[in-house]
Amino acid sequence: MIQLDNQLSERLGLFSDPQSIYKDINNNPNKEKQSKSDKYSLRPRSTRRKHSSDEEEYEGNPKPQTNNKKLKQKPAPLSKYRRKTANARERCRMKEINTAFETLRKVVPQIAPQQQQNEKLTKITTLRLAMRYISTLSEALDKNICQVLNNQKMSSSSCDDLESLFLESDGESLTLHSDVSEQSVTSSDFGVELSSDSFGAMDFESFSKDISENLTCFDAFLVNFS
DNA sequence: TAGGCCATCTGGTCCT
DNA sequence: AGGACCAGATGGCCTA
Repeated sequence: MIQLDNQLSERLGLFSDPQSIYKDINNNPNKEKQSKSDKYSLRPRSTRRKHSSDEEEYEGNPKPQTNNKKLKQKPAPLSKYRRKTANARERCRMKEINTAFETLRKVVPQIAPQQQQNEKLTKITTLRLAMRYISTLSEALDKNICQVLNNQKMSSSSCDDLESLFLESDGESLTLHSDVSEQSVTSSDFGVELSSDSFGAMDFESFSKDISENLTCFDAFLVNFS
């Protein structure tokens, strides 16, 4: 159980510096490796198209039109009216995406340096946090914790390895306990909204319930994207 | 002032 | 044909 405690904390970047996850999330290791040409490279389709047309030019002798396929004629630019409506649709589409991002921002735990807590998460950070959050929840599910504790029939004696696992709060932070836990986890780290009056000790059943509710929010987010 | 983030416009491509 | 989606270009705003 200590193991889980540690794993959760580690996953959430709470083991060392709480700011580290934030830094880590914003410093994608691949990002550095990404060359400028990668970052600003043409998308595959365009590249393909460009290369194929380049080849034709470089060769000096354009591909023989074996299939008698004529080069696609460049379509006429959209009329002013259609351009306007297309722009409007695009704005609408982007607005939907941003709404979905807002929903996601509310759901993902925000582990950020204090001064950045009030700042709006960027889109990329939101996505990265969400990915971490999902992995963390998945890991918890893998351990069957939520499943076991959601099972009303299960007696406390039948889950020996879980009976000492609970969340305790000092009013400000939650501590995930096994027998001993050095790591203190704030409720917001789990994206769990806790009512202040019920603080004291929180069993895992209600914790998992809260997680389920948050997962429902994720569903809503996904529906927004689908 | 450079760099990051964002909104918007735009043209290309795919799908219905 | 028209809409959806995507990515590049551009300009504005903000911060270190």
